[in-house]
Amino acid sequence: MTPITIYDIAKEANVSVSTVSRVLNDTAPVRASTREKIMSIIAKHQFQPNAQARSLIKKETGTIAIILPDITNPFFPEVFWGAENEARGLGYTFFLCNTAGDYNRESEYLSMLREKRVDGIIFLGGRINMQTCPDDMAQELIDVGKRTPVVLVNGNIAKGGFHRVYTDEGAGAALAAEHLLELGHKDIAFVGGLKELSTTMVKVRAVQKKLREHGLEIPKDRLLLGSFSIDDGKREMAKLLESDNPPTAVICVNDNTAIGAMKTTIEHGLSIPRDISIVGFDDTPLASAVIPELTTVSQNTYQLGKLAVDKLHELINQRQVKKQTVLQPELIIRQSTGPAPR
Amino acid sequence: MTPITIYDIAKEANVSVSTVSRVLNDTAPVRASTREKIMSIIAKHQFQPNAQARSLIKKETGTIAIILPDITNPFFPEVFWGAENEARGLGYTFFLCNTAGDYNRESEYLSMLREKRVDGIIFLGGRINMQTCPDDMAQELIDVGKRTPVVLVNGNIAKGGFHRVYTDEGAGAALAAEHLLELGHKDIAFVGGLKELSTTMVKVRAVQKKLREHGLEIPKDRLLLGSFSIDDGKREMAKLLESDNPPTAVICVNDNTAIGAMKTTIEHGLSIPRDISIVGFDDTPLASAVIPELTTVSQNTYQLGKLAVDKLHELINQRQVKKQTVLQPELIIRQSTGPAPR
DNA sequence: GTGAAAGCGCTAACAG
DNA sequence: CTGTTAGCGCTTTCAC
Repeated sequence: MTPITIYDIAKEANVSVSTVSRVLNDTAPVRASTREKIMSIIAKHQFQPNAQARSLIKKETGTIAIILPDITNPFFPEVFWGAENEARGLGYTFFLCNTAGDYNRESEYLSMLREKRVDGIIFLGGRINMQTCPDDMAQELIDVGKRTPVVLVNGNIAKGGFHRVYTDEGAGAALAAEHLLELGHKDIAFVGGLKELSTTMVKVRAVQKKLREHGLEIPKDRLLLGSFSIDDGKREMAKLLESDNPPTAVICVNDNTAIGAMKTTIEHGLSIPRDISIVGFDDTPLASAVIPELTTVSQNTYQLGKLAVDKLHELINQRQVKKQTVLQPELIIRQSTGPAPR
Repeated sequence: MTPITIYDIAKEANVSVSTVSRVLNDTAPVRASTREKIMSIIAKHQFQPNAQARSLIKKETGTIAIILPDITNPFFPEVFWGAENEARGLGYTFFLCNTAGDYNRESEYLSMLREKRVDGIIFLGGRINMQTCPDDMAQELIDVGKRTPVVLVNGNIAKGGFHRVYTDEGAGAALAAEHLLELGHKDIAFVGGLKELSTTMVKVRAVQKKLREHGLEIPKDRLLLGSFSIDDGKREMAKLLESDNPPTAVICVNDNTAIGAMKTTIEHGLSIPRDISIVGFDDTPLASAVIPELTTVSQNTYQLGKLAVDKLHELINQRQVKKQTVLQPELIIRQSTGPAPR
């Protein structure tokens, strides 16, 4: 119960604190017998050195943080898992900061993390995904970046000069569009995603571009942005199906919305992919769990987290690192896409 | 870049460090003009006090940890979300420790967290879910508990005297069994879950008990334990369907396995619930996303996390708290269950 | 209202 | 090999 310190150990072993410190950190030779005596006393009291005190001197805390918008969206746990697994091996402990898409919360966390002197920060979603990030929010992150290593995942701050690892989401969306085009689809819709976020618009633009190459486009009434949830997928898809002008294929901003869209489609008595083809994004575990299995763009989510930590680690240790690491997505063709009807 | 301290601020403001400390913590009256001068200097340098140094004195870090087995299983992010949301309001930052079901990793984390002097620990899964937890593992956690407040969620250590919040999983399983019984099912199977874990066996026993009350039972060949993944659900269900003796209803250890089981069932050309009824556990977001929608037992997952933090907070502040908080589960009847065939 | 000084628990020279 | 002695950056008496 009583907080026991290195001094208590030293006294009981009849040595100085520095000797105890030496055995604790193996930082200088200590006579074997002394070492053993000290170790046994440490074990007896279950003594564990106070990391706070050590950090104060060493100017490192062995702690990194990940800021992300929604741990409840299966994409993020997967990233986290890749990051944490790697970080643990490197000796870090992870702060997880869930911002729920609230920019104030991001700011609060940024501030807390500075006070706690984390060794580095991995940032996903939120402001680094905004189409146009307000200057003050951008500046805030840039200021943090001056004092603490930061790695952005799947996002960016214009002119921020940040280190980043990201998936080429545009390329992924183009892959999806191409696949649909090859299947003969001409009436293609896009569903889901906040229109303020670049992760949405990058995909939309890439699809538009690909379609235009074929003399096609997504008309306004087939561009149904919303959010990233299953429910939103249901909602937008319902609008689409009840419109004058339903598509034969839809590209969804992520797997969640795709699954919602599938559900609504089937509930409307349509068959996937016979009547409508649907493609998702992220290849979360759900994609292969639903019926029909979802054709989707794989982001290699685990790697995203792992590589972010690797980069952060190099940064923390002041080593040279490439500013950017780009991951190429891959189209996973499953059962939810097929030839255009008729 | 240069680490700026309270001393730098004091010097620039021509005051002593104690005065700066006072305005930082609002811990004693400071003349308005002095305060303003100090504040402006703080703002100018974007100074943020070093939490490590403060913790050293105050003996609290404003940090709590959650240890859990698999952030990738949708149940846990939900718990985390409830916990984090509550904790943030109370001024804590969260360490997330993913153990991947590895008991060594639990031990490592337990040790790190002690060194980092977290204010409290929330523990899920792993050893607190073992049918019989080896003495050394139990003792390790008990020792941690002597120095750091610990709350166990949905698990226990026999004779550990821990504070706990948990769902009455047995009652939930009984609800599921009862529902199937009322629908006229007599051939009921149980799918998924590690047999070493109490979270599995509590459910199995509750179902057995309920069935016996009706002169029924789950025979050995309809008790297919495995793990908690979608894939395991598929695997076990396949065995069941290909056996001599397929059931008319199956209770799954969680939603993941239920979804896997549904998939396999449908792929075998059977109809749910006409040929087979399936019930899950946890009511994760998936449950209402699949077709047919899954009948499942809701655990009120968010509350589990929230209440754990509340209890931990009380403990940290040395207040009286009930040792146990039990949440009653609820059966959510959707589309995957129906009358027994014939 | 404000300052001086003594630590919090540990590491890191610097002497022996 | 081992002990002494400064701090790390902050809070907190205790005086004034």
